[in-house]
Amino acid sequence: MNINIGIADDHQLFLKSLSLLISSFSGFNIVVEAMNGKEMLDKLANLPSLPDVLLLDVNMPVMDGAKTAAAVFKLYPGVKMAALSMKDNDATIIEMLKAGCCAYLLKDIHPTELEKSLRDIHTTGQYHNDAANVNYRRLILQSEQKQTLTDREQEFLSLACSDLTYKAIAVKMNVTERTVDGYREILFNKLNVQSRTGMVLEALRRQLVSL
Amino acid sequence: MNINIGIADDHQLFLKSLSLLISSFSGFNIVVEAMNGKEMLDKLANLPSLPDVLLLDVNMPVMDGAKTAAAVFKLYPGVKMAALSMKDNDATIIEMLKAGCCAYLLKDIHPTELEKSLRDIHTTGQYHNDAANVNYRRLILQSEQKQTLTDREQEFLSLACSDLTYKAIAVKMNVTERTVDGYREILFNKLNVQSRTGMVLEALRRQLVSL
DNA sequence: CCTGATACCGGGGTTTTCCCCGGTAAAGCC
DNA sequence: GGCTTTACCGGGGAAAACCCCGGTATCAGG
Repeated sequence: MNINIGIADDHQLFLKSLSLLISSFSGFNIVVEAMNGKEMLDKLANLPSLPDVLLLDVNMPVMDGAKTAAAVFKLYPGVKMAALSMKDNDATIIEMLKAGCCAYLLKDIHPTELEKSLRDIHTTGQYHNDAANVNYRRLILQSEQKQTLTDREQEFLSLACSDLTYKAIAVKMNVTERTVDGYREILFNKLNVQSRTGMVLEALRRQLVSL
Repeated sequence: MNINIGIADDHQLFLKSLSLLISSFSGFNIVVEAMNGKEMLDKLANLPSLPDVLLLDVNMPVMDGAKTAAAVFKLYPGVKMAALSMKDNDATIIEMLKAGCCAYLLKDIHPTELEKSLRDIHTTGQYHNDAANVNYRRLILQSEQKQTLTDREQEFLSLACSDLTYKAIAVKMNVTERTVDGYREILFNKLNVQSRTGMVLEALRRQLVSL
């Protein structure tokens, strides 16, 4: 019995290459390819039979990996999914896992390891690789206590992502420097950093602000 | 007569997949694969015959695309090269072309287009795709007057994009704090900013560093 | 030989950032 | 009424970042 695979990745060259690679593994078929999440959902809806495992790129235009995974999980809970990404970023890993992915694979994984992981996911429904071998419980836990920012905190964060001093930010927000210092402290805690530079970088990674 | 291809890309999965894909084109052989520029140079030195065309990823650890292209061009001027990248960034395109690449290909190119481009490069020594169809003259011109960073400055900039203090950066770079302070001053001038936060943001915008 | 570019360093200063202590007031919720 | 959350504030002090003055050594090229 063959294992049917679906792949979504916005880089056509990678998509086609990977497709060919997986086809070359014995017992694997590629049944669907898509350049983004939306395309994948459309194609799944018109497929005679669902794939066993979906490989989803994390970063895609139109509909990204997390949104796609969540949608697929809701519509077709039987379909197993693996996230595929370049970077092993904590926040992204938990996001994908919470969206229903069984594994988080890095794009520099070796082909034989990929084959093994696909088999593991198909048969046991799970797979553990290095990047994923972080303490999941800790990650999920820290994501539970969801760090939502208040309006003022968000406003401060946006202003902090600039060449402005805190004093200038205080003027812009119509508060005293001490108050801005308070927001700084809150954000340092929420983002788990200890410098303004770190805060800016973390805010960009979590996409709380954009360049 | 077959066309012999060499590929360098740090993402193993992509490297192997692409290798398989190109092998499947009729008349193409993959003669060398490498995970970074240094590895590629080492392997080229020990090869019985040189490849006809090299595909070089722009972003690689140890030795990046531009450095590799320049080195290959110097050692083996007969070898044609194509840059391979995710983003079509003006600065990167000119850098690669000036380093001796015949073409700049995006990773979302279609496989048949890749095949065509490889043939074109092999026979005519050039190829024009969309991303490269920008006004070269304008690009080159603007690069002439462009601030280029030295290796140490680039190194400092990368380290500055973190939670590290300048003192810690000095230790990592094996220099005194005063020296790091000098790099900071140079970068502030080149990027036209007046705070570390501004420097980090500007570096990200100019894609001198990545998140 | 001289110039320019690069890498490196000493010592001084001011401003900003970071990190504590403490506090008030208002709005919403059971 | 308590309880929580949010917004706001004063003051002080240590560390980091920022901004000057000056310097040496090397290496490549006209």
